[in-house]
Amino acid sequence: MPELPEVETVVRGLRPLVRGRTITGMACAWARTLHSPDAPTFAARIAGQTIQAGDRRAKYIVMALDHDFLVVHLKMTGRLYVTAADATHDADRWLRLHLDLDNGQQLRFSDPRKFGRVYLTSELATITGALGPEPLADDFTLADFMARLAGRTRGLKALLLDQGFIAGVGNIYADEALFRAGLHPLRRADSLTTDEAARLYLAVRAALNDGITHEGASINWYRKPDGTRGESQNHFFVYGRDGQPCHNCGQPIDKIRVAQRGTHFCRNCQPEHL
DNA sequence: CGGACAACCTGGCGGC
DNA sequence: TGCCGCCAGGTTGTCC
Repeated sequence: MPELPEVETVVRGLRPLVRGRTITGMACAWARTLHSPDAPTFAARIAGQTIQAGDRRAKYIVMALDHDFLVVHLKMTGRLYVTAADATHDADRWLRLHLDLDNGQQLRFSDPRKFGRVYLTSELATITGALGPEPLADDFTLADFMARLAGRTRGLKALLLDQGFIAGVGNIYADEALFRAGLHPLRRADSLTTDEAARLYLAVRAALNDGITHEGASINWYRKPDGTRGESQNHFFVYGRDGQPCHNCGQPIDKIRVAQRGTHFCRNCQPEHL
């Protein structure tokens, strides 16, 4: 659900609302939402710190404070939004945490499934250290991508989902990228020709960039910080389209199980030939 | 290295 | 209408 494009959209919406604001208080309604440190330590340490920046690393939202990083992972159903402290919203039904800001507003974290996690750390690398490169970074080149593919025997779908291989791709955009590249989800990574690897490199970036352009995919839970839906789901080639005609060839889209994930592809446009 | 699978959780939906 | 059971998927951890 929230993958790189959704998280990027959240960060872009949040940034102007939180940058420069000083955190004056905190309340946590579901203890496990706080990954670390524990609630008393978290509250004491974050109070008085000013939010200097709001950025994204993979699927993590990273807010630089005076002395720490406030990090949020939305997992499947998390939402972040800024609102007047006395206002209520539909998403408050699943409110797990809120931070009081110095302008009378609150930064709220809502999460029906309680998978989302919030971190406070002075060492960002303890959270993001094992992540692979950002696929949309200017310095992530085709040569880098090919070097990372070399020697990997896994299927392409499993590899794209591996955050240590490339950071930020989830189930939706993995399927979209593989369709755009015309490559089967189970194709062995080390079997790609140079041309195929180049197609995949471009397809991953195109799928993610299109997702950002359409402000993320609101399949069910994801919302932008202002509560509205993204439009990316209206532009999918394969995800969630099982049984419907392929936009390229008209054959019905298939759905199979790969790496324990629902996987959508076109048998005709993404031939197996392993 | 990698594959399989459970765990974490709840709402939504199809089936009966 | 209501109940049951399954499905959704990001990440970690465990086992083979």
